[in-house]
Amino acid sequence: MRADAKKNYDHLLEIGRAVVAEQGAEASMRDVARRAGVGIGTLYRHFPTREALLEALLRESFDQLTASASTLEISSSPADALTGWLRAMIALTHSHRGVIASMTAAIASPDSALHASCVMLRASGARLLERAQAEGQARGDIDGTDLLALVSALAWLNDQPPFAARVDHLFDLIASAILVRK
Amino acid sequence: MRADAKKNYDHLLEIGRAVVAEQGAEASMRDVARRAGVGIGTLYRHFPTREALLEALLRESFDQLTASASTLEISSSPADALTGWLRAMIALTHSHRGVIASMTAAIASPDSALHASCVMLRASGARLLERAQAEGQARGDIDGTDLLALVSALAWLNDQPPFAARVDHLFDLIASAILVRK
DNA sequence: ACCTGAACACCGTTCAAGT
DNA sequence: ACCTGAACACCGTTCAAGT
Repeated sequence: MRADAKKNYDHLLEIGRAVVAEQGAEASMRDVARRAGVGIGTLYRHFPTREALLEALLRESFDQLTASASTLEISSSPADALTGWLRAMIALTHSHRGVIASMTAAIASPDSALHASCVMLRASGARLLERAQAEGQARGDIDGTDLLALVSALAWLNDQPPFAARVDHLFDLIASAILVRK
Repeated sequence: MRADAKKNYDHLLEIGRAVVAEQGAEASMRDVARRAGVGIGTLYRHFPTREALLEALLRESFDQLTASASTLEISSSPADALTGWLRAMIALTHSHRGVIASMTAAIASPDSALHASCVMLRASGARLLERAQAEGQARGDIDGTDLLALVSALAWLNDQPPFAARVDHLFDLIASAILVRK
């Protein structure tokens, strides 16, 4: 990548992060380009789709979340590892309002720039779930997709002002439905 | 209302129903006016906001849902009444893709045309919940807003293609978390 | 009273022309 | 190789002018 291109790329990513933090995942692409001081075409050259920008924005967080699944698997009980990871998922999406809808859509769209990351996250969660199931700590009739659905639903509630304050409570309700009473 | 106005109103409602059925609650207002064969201003005269159109569209269904809460309260056990009503809520929103987000927002916006209906629905659900709680059939640490949040989350999942097929299963999981083991 | 649609201020996305 | 921004095809919403 040419030096000027790299500079634009980095700057667009930085501005994109700020704009998404302010306006959410449906932020105006035009606004990102405008505030970065580049032509709209430059934005599209570096990030051909909104999902490509979101993916670049969340790359690091996705990797951290995947890494934390491995750490939790070693350091915590199956039940604690699972709930800890679910909480981390919700925290990540909450700091990027609206991104959960893009992530959900990406699961069904192999061509989405977010597809691979979301499939990886589902696999991380599934791994923790299966471990808890193997130890008899989680109910056996759900799979990784069910788990992703439940955490996505909580993430969505977290983005709805009337419900956001109750997500901690509802998290406990759902977590205790997943985990088998000891 | 003048006869020509009434005709436009009824026709817009009919076309609006069809367009929302096809494109969901975020359907193009312009498209509704276009397909109804009236000027865009006529649409806005009869339905000043998107929520006003949705409210008119759903009026009958909302009333049926409220009525069914009363019926269930008399005819069924507290637990069956509650789950039956929750299923009806999900079915209603599922036949109007995307409307759950508008309804959720309306709860926090007293000026929304959907506000009163959503508050009524929450009250209907709360009534069935409180009855189940009084009989010891539902856990006591949730209220009408929690219940609305849970059913809204399921309704949202029902609109997400990767998860729609699992909503019945997840409904059972959440219902059994609300209901106290007999 | 009611209807119309031009007008305004936005979008997302593409692509010919420039450097 | 990369950048630019006009151009296209849309939006939601308002409001002066017509019937």
